Amino acid sequence: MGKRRVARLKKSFFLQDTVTVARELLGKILTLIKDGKEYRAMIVETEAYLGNGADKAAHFSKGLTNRTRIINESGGHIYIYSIYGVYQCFNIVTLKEGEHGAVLIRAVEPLNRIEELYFNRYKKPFESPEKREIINLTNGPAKFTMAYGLTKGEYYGLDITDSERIFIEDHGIEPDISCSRRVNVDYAEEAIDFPYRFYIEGNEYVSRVSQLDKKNYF
DNA sequence: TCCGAGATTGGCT
DNA sequence: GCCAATCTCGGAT
Repeated sequence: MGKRRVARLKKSFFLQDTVTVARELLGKILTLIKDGKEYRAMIVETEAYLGNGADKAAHFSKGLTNRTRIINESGGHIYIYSIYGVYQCFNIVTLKEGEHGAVLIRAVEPLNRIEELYFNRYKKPFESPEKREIINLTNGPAKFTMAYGLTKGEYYGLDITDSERIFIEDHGIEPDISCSRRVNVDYAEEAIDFPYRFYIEGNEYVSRVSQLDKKNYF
């Protein structure tokens, strides 16, 4: 193996504009330290959400609430919200303190500890798993948080640029990036068509709905 | 194998 | 009442 240049993403990365952060996060390596174990995953699909009324698809476009208050913090803070009672979605705040934006991590490609992710998702042992089950581990925003145990209680409000438990690294990967409309934002009026969803072209962990959406968009 | 419809679920507004 | 999702199941391909 040749020597790789690996650099942890710093605060300045997350202070950039939200669309740039969403694009640049693709191919970066999310690392979690849990119970002394290291979990690594490559980010393969993201969506940008803008604040201050510019983007009606964003939870926080009309201002902040107790749920969304962390959006007001500086880029790099972790925003997790629960939806439909049982699911959680993982976002990273962008821009400097007082400016509002966030990037939703929609899908990742797991790089290690597949067996543990499998148990977290299906609550059954890892015996003769099907290919479909492996892809299904992390190919959606709530699947990803379930597989890695990214709960609101444990991670909400952490700064991903200043945490020993969770951080993102640049391994020099330069993926082939595509964009499309976001999904499930039909209520968002003109923001419905904003091309703020980014994904790695051809990666099998990109959620299926985005591939459908791509056909509609182009 | 793929796709769409329907049920689910509880915090938030 | 709304919702940035997922799962299951049935019918089509």
